Amino acid sequence: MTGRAETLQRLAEVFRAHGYEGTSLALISRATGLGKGSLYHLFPGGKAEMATLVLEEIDGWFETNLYAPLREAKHPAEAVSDMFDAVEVYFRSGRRVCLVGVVALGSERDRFGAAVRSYFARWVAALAGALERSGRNAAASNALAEEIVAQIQGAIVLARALDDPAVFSRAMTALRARAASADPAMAFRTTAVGLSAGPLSRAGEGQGEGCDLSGET
Amino acid sequence: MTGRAETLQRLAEVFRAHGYEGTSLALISRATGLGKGSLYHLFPGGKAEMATLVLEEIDGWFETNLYAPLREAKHPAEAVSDMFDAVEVYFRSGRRVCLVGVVALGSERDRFGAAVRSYFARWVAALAGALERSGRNAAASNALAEEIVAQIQGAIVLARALDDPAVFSRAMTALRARAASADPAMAFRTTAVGLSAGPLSRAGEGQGEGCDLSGET
DNA sequence: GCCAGTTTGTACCGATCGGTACAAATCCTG
DNA sequence: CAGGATTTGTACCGATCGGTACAAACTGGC
Repeated sequence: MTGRAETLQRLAEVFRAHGYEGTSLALISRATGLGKGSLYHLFPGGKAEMATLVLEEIDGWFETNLYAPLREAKHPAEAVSDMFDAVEVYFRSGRRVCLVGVVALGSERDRFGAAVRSYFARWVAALAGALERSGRNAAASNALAEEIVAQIQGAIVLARALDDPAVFSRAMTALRARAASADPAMAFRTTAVGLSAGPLSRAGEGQGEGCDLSGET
Repeated sequence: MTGRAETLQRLAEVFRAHGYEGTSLALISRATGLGKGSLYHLFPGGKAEMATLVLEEIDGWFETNLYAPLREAKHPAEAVSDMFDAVEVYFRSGRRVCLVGVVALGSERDRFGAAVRSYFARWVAALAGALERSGRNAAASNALAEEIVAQIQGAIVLARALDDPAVFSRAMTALRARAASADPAMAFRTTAVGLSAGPLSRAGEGQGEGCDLSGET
């Protein structure tokens, strides 16, 4: 049984917690409850294939839950706000690390370079598009989108470094305000910042919600 | 000969390139030209001691070259601008990774947690102080300082992910503008953004400037 | 030139690394 | 229940891990 899908989520959590180099097969075996035999049966390519598939799954999740809504939303300003909701839930207010960002910082960036680049390029592009359709000019939209994505990544680093999830939440609130400012359609949202009931408010599930096993017990 | 000081710089570059877990003694030996005998003579505590000392050295460099000037500057607005110059040089426009940030993201955060927290907390505090003394109220200064430090970290991630140093430079320019806005003393600087000849314009040397050996050759 | 003290290279340690082989256990299909 | 295919556990592989032991190679003072 134990399909590849569930295993991939456990795998993602282990890679997040220990990085690519730091994730050993023993750790994976412990976290998934699968022996080496099963692991190599599911992933004949070994650790590299596991990491590739994990990155693909994450990419797919962001594509359907963040990028596509940003691109196709009838109300782009709301889509941007929903994105912040989704990001806050997904990264658990900075307690959960962005695996793609971690890979980008490490030496394994070369191996997974294409996937990493695509993930971030599409995020920035989708967000810039939404910002543009909500009233900004192209240049400003692109610049702001780049800033927002970078700030999200940096907020994860800072929140973890200071061991204070509030840092992440504060950063998201500030970003939300910046994205909404000079954007008449969003004026009402800057006063009521709480989670809206948009289509993204449940984002985060399907990625191993609540499973905290990081390999050691 | 080969004092600890020079060795520490090589070590820092190796740790930056491969992370703590990914840095093996073989890699260190190759990068420093020192055998295990010499390494354990210089650093009896092994890899952990090396990493600790590297982090201390980085911390010290930031303390004297960034934090202290921010705290003690007679013209705080200029000190903030100088900080951006120093950051851009030090991180080589995002080509060089922030080791402290990398550690914060990895599982080794627990081992070096105190050092990591102190590094970022003092950065934010020093910057917030300078912003406050240049005309902002305390709350706004603290919030902006947090945003700036996070944005710097995120810009490194994004620039590396997209393999485009311009992303980092753009982010620094944008941050400079935000730090200067609503700050009359800095108005003249927002038009002339080029490197000023402040006391920090040469920052970055003394940290292994130009030595690009990342362990493999 | 000699000798104490330091610095270095190298062989070696047990543990663990990622990966393979393969037989036992399990599962569907008839 | 039989029989073939799939799934699993486990023993094992060579390589490398971080770390130790220790003797040879240096070094400066006399």
